[in-house]
Amino acid sequence: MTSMLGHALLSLLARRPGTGYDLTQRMRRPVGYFWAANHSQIYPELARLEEGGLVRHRVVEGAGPRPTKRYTITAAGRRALDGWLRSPVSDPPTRDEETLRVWSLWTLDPPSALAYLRARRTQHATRLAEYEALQAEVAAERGAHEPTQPLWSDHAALQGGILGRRAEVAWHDWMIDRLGGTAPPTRAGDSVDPPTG
Amino acid sequence: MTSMLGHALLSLLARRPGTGYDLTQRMRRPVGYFWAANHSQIYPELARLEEGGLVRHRVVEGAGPRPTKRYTITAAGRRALDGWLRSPVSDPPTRDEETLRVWSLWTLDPPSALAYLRARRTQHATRLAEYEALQAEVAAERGAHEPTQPLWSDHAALQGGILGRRAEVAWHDWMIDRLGGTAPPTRAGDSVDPPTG
DNA sequence: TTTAACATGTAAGAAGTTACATGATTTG
DNA sequence: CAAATCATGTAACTTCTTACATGTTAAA
Repeated sequence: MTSMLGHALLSLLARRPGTGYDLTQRMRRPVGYFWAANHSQIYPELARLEEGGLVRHRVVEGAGPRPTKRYTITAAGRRALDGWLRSPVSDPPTRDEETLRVWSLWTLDPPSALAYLRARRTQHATRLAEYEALQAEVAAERGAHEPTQPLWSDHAALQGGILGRRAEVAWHDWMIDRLGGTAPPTRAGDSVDPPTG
Repeated sequence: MTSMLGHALLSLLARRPGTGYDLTQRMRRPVGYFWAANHSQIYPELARLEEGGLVRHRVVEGAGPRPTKRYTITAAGRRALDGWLRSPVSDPPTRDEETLRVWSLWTLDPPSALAYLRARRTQHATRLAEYEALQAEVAAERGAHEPTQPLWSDHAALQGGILGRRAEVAWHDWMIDRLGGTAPPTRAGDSVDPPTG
């Protein structure tokens, strides 16, 4: 009954309480790396969660100009989160624009296809470098190796991002290679800029 | 102006014409691996594409019971597809349920988390084996190595699926390992396993 | 004094899901 | 005779995006 966004918000609140504004920021980064949402979606969803008794709010005098609502997860909210994690994952209702484009790439002349792939490759390598920098910080902290600490999940999610982006870079290199291009100027993990200098 | 689904349909029709029903089947497999859509979405979208002059239909006597519409891509449709492929990719409006769950996994007791990860690992390995079997077929065909043939794109898209699933399996193994679990039983086709023994 | 950060909402529309609705031909 | 395949649509609803709307406090 609870939407995916609802679960994301419950997960956020299980870590610590926060205002709608605060949750919006936390949805941008780090959650936005794997589940994006705008404030215009978040405020109504919080109201729905509260209607269902999964969260609760208290009005506090915060930094803002008007009465600010500080949301907390309830016991029922924790149960809902737990039930969701124990429910089977519906195998992937995938929507991957990148693969769709590759699947259409035969219609382009090879030099254009090559230019496209090189540009994408750079974007993936850049994001990979970002994840790796974050991971270095997280791995150094206490709690990153304790499975019941939030930081363990940060660490694990980041690792997924890293392995995923490495796979993207390797895939693009594979395609570039088969289109007869020369190797791109950078290596996986480097912070990447186009050679245009 | 054209939606992502519209582009998927144009891409499908650039390969060969087809009825709405036929396009629905082709959207299930192979396109459904990276862009899912139902017939209830496809029929109205075809009408919109036709309104925009990107596709055209002729009524034909087919196998079905009623007048069947056979859609063809127009020159304008090919230009739209081309323009889309040349336009920048808006970096990822990601929505990845799997990572969201991992990011919440710290709330579960470790044995439950382990059970969850092992189940998911198996699903990824199964899908990987499926892709690898398809890839073996595709790679053997003429055209798979010719960049302007549709089969080149089939081959490339499948390679992305394979590398992506291998990354998923490796990620899950990484997490299972860090939760102190033993390695799951491996099967032929997994192709990702750490050296056995 | 202007901009950024804090703070919360609504509205219109696009995109996607699930269910409803119909009906002929072929295969088991 | 039943089920699968072929074949095309609509309706209701959820989810998500983009834009509109308002207003304070602190820093540059």
